[in-house]
Amino acid sequence: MGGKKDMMSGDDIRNAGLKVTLPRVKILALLEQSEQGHVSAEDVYKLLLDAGEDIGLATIYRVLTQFESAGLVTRHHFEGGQSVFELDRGEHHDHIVCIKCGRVEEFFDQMIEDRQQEIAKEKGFTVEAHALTIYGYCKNAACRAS
Amino acid sequence: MGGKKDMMSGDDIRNAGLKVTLPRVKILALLEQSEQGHVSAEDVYKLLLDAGEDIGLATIYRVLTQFESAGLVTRHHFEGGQSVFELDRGEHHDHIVCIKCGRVEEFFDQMIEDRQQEIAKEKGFTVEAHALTIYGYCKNAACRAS
DNA sequence: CAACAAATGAGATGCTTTTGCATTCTGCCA
DNA sequence: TGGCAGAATGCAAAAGCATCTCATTTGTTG
Ligand SMILES: [Mn+2]
Ligand SMILES: [Mn+2]
Ligand SMILES: [Zn+2]
Ligand SMILES: [Zn+2]
Repeated sequence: MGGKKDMMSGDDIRNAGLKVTLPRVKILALLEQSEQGHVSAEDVYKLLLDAGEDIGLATIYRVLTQFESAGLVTRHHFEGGQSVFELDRGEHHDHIVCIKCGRVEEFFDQMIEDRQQEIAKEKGFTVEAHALTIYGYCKNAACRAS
Repeated sequence: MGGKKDMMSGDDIRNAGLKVTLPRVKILALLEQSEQGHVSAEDVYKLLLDAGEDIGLATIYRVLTQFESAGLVTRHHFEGGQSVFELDRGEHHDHIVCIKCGRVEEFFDQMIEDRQQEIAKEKGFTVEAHALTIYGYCKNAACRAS
C-alpha cells in the first residue's frame, strides 16, 4: 500500500484505460522531468509551448483531471487561484510554500498524521483526505527581507 | 496575544478605519449569529436577502475582504470553489469538513502546531500561516453510507 | 489499412470574484 | 442642524480559472 514509483510511461496511461496520445505522453513526461514538480495547468501549457508542443489548454486540463482520477497525478489547492498538480509517486506528503518566491518543499510527519486520525475519531469522523500547507518565507536571501 | 472576543460591534468596524454603514453592520451581525459560522459570500448574500436586506453581492465581497484585512474575519479555501468566511475571534484553529453534508467542525492541536514549527525550522522557513483541513464523513447517519 | 470510438483544439460557457463608475451615504465641521 | 468631501454602494462589465461543446483528427483493433 503506497509503494514507490520512479518512472511513468505509456503503460501507466494505458492501464488507466486511456489511449496513449501525444498530448498525454508529453504531459506525463513534463511532470516527470519538471524542475519544481508542482505546476499549474498553465505552467504545463507554457512549458510545453517552450518545448515546441502546442497542446490546447483545454486538453491539458482534461488530461490532468483524467490523470488525477487514475491516480497518476495529485491536485493541490494552494492559495493563489490556480490548482497545482504533481506526479503521484504513491507517497503521501504535505507542503510548505514560500509566499515570496513560490518555492514548494515537501514533508511527511507521522506524528501529525496520527494526531489527525485521533482528532477525527474524537469528532466521529472517518478521514478520507486532508490538506496541510504551511506558508512562510524560505531561506532564500531575497525572501527574507519582509 | 490571541485573546478571545465574543461580540463584534460598530466599534470594530470603526477601529478598522471603515465607516459604519448598514451593509457592514448587517454582514458583521450575520457572521456573529450565523448558525454554521462558516459561510460563503453567496451564503451571506442569500441569508441577508431572507432577512429582508438586499445588499449587493459585490458589496458583500468587498466588505468581507475589508474585514479580512482588518482581522475581523478569516477566509478559508476549502475544496469546492467558493471561499468560506468566519468571524475571527482571535483563537487559531483548523477544520474538519464532512464531504457529504458540509458540516464543519473546528479543532486546535498544540502538538500539530508545534510539529509544524519544527518542520519549518528544519527547512529554513519562517512560518507566516498554515491551513490544515481534514476531509471525511461525519457521524451523521446519512453521511456514513459510503 | 479500414472503421469506429476516443481524443483534441478552439472557442463558447459557467462560476466565482473583482473592478469601474455614477449615485448615495457617513462623518465631520461650520 | 446643513452642507461638503470623501468613502461606500449597486449595477453591470470584466477578469480569472476551469469545463464544456462540437467539428475534426488520431489511436486502436481486426
Ligand atoms: Mn508535493
Ligand atoms: Mn473555523
Ligand atoms: Zn522563497
Ligand atoms: Zn456529514
